[in-house]
Amino acid sequence: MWQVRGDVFIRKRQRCATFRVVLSGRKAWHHQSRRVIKDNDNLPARTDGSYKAVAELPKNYDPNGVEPQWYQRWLAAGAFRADAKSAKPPFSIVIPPPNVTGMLTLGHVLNNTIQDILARRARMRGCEVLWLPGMDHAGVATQTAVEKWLRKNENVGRRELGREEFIRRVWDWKEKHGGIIIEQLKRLGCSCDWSRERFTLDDGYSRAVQRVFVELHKKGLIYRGRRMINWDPVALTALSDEEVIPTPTKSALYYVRYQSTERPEEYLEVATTRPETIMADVAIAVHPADERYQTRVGQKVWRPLAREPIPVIADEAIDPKFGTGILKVTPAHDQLDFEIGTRHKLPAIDVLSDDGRISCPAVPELHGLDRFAAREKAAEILRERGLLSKTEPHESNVGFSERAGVPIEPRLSEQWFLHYPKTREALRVVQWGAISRRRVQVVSATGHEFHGSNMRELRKAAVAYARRHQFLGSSFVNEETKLRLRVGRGSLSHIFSNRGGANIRAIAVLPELIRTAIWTSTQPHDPPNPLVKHVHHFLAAFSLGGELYRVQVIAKEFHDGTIYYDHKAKKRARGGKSLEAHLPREKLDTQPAPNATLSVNELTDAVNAAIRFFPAHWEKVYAQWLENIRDWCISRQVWWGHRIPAWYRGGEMCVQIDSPGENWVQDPDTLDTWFSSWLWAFETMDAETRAKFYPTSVLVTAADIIFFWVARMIIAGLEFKPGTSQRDEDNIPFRDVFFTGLIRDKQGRKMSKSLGNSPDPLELMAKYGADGLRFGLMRMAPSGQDIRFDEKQIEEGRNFATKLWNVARFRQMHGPSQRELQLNSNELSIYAIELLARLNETIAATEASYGEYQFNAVAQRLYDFVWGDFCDWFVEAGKTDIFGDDPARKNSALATMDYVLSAIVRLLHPFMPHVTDELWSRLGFAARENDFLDFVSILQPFDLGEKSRVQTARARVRAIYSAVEVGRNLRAEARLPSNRKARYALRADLPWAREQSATLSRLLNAESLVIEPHFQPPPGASVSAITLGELFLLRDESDRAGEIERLNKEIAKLETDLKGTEAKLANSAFTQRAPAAVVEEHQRRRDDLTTRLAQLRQARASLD
RNA sequence: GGGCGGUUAGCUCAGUGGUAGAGCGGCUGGUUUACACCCAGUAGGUCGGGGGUUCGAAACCCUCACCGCCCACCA
Repeated sequence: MWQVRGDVFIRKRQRCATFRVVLSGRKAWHHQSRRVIKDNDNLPARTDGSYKAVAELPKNYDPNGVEPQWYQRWLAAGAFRADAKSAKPPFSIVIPPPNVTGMLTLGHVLNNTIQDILARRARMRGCEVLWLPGMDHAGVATQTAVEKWLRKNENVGRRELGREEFIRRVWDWKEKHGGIIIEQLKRLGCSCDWSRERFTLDDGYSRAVQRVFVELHKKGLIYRGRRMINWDPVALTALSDEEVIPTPTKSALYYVRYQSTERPEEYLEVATTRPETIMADVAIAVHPADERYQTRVGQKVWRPLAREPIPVIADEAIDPKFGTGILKVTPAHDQLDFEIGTRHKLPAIDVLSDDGRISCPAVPELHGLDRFAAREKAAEILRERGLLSKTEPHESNVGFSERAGVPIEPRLSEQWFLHYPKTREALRVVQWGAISRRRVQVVSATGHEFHGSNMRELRKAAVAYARRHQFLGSSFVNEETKLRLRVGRGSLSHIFSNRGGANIRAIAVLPELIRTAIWTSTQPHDPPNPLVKHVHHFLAAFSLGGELYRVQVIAKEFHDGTIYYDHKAKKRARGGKSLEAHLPREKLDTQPAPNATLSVNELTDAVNAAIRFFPAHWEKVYAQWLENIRDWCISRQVWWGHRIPAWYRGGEMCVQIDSPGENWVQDPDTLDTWFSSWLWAFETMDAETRAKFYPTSVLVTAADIIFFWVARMIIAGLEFKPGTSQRDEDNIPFRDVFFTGLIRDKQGRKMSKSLGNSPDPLELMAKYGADGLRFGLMRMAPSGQDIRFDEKQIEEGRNFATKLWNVARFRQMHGPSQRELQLNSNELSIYAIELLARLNETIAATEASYGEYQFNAVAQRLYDFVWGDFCDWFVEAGKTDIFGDDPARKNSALATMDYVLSAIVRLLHPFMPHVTDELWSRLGFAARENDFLDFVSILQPFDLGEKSRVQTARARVRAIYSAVEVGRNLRAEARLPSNRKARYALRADLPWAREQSATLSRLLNAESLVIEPHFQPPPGASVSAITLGELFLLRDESDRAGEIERLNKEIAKLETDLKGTEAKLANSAFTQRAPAAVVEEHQRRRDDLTTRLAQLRQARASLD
């Protein structure tokens, strides 16, 4: 790749060698086994040899060696097996079954990594976990694959073999070639219970599908009906919709004149692209509101070919703007026409044969012609008769056959249909389903509390209470509610997380209906604004002056106790669009809306709006589907490509599982793929398993199959009631549905085989390890949004695993880890306190993100903590103690490392199961053989003791770290190479800082560090003003001009900041209306800037 | 046509009302007793345009533009 341009030379220095190769002007460093000699240097000599109990960490982490080993160990120990008899709380997922013919794609990696994370995390939380794997035969895909294989190996087709034999071959094929993807999932580390693996062609499963078919037929829900199918006139087979490629095609629009039967001088003109099907016309149609033709409706016209009178009808489906606004109705050869024909009870006349030729003896000129030749001919005939007024070019989408590459022919065929059961219920329950099973509590303004396990129960109780008491709440916010506000804790994510808990407060009950507000507050984690203690979200809907408002209020509670509100009110207009409406703050803060009402539906709305991970638009999407709902065509003529067999047309039909006897032939139709998949969530489980694990905890899938699969599984659950009770909540197959995004390439295109833009995950794993791939992908995968794939991100995942490995290695070099993980909080250094406090924050933040299924946030947070807080800062600062000669300090630093490493490894385990288990075991944390992290509980926050002490320590560490950053910057500005020791001085009157000078020196790579209250800098020193005081870099050579320029720049920046801050403080609107804490913060900022500015100006003046 | 989502640094993306962030890439310096798959520093952004609400908007509302997805239609 790179041209070697320069010389290769070797430098030897100290105890390691480095190759430096100059490549096309870039530098590349090839590292040669550094420190081979040194590996044991720092291990304390132990006479008892105890350190050997912990195997030394190899210098390089080799995921390809380590990962498969761990997978084998997990399998051998049965770690993934789900025990239906277990007393632990259940957690279950059914895998969206990949096609048996499939290969692992990045989409699978994303999807299954998420499931694995959820499963492993649930195990760590003490759940009995069932992750049920399996594969789908997916009809066409498998058929095609097996057919190809048969052609190649035995040179037979499926028709020759017959159905029974062919199905046997499918099994053969599956045993030999299918299910590669399962092995690939294992490579990824998926913790499925493989002993329960299912296949949708399994005997039991297929029988269940048949049973369901028979059952629904008996109920009258499955029936036979005519429907348009996609016919390929060359391949002579029906095609599934996926095999039809809509292609923009240039054609002509023929304007054909239909003569009125009553007034022969009058014609109605029809624009059509298919004049060759005129013989099959059974009517012409106009829009009922089309004034041009209103008088014509009910009259008759002459069909121009195969001349017969046909009616003029009116139908809403006609687009008056297209062509002449008149449509010829040809039910046998067009989907829309078929529907119109059905509505108007018109017959269907078929004038096309199987192979796409005209079959119409009544018009001998066209009979037997190919459809395209017939089109020309028909136009010609019409022109001769003066019935073709004009033609014009036209472009439209024509469906082309994927197989033969010719336009498909829509044609009528008998198909099996399912009238959807339980659709309405599904919509209703899905709304509640999103929030069911979480413990919720409603509190009235009088303090009356309602308890219930789901919103529906609560609603009932609340409504009953409201009716009984005619109670009017005093205000949205009053003393009482403020009080509750402090009681209520936990963000929405917590409410809806698995942990549950009584976190919702619905307040206030009104006459007639209820007015509801939902309070919640975020944890005080990671606040964008450090002054804010909690952020409270408040959702409500109410009516005011006859208008319905929906309000979202965001209230911030500051540390000083003040609460500040932010709110918007939204009026829902009739058209479904929203209009903006603002309420004066006072109305919400201090006065109740006089006639506020909230219907039960709005309560649902408000709650649903709050469920962010379960997309709020789900309802709308689902409602949209409901509008378009039709009966489900469950058969597809794809297996054999036959037309309707003669036996069916006049014969007897018997729907049952087993053949009634000798003279019966099985219907050759195959069922729609989804017809077997909709039972997946429960037919894969036996009765005992179902009792324990159904409904499942979560379904992880891409959003594109909501209609095909997710919605149908819900309907199946409601219809067949596999749950433990008859209640809907116990039968909807999953509690949460998490929609992943689609993975696209860097240009934003969908991954596809034809574009060749889909990287092979196995290659990625070979390059970066399964853990690297998993972590890299999760870190860039925002929930529900499409992901642009970039291999760089995977590389980062690998780098992160290596980083983790190396910091563990560093720890291990200083002796074995403590197994007990006991930390004495009184002996902790301030750096340890800061680190442990950050760890606590990280635990809280990741918990919160998990609750919202924000895996990218979890990954990013852990990445930052490990790399930044732990490696870059704590370990570097801790080296003072670790390399120092005070054994107590050293032990404390190492113990802190142990504690935090063990926490990190646990926190990361769901994302990177292999490397974490490897470290857990290698570092000696594992108590015994097979002590897998899957079954180790996640660490609780560390109790750091007295709050003020912690705050002081943290403030000091932050001051030190920022001093380090400033000092390093001074060094770089002074062009002092980072490996050269530098001399620093700090002008500050801070005795505690002196105690930290060793660490400060180390982090600054200082030769010397003077800390004095009245330090007088020698000439040539450069200076920067920081919170601690003034930091000087002492230099031998003075660069006055450079220093002046640098100071000018820094002064200018501070001046700008100060100006902005002062302007704000001078604004009386700000000081009066902004919360006190914010104002105070600005004042502090102003003071700090003023001080630093003065110091810098003085330094600047001394240079003149 | 209906619905939904997106637009923040060169790239991939975080950021739910209080001083614009990360990683990669760029540039500078670097083997510093874990890590060159690394370390330190640094440049780079009128947060798609316009309007509104607010003391304060990348964030909330409206609107326009562009990109994308789903559903329907394409005579």
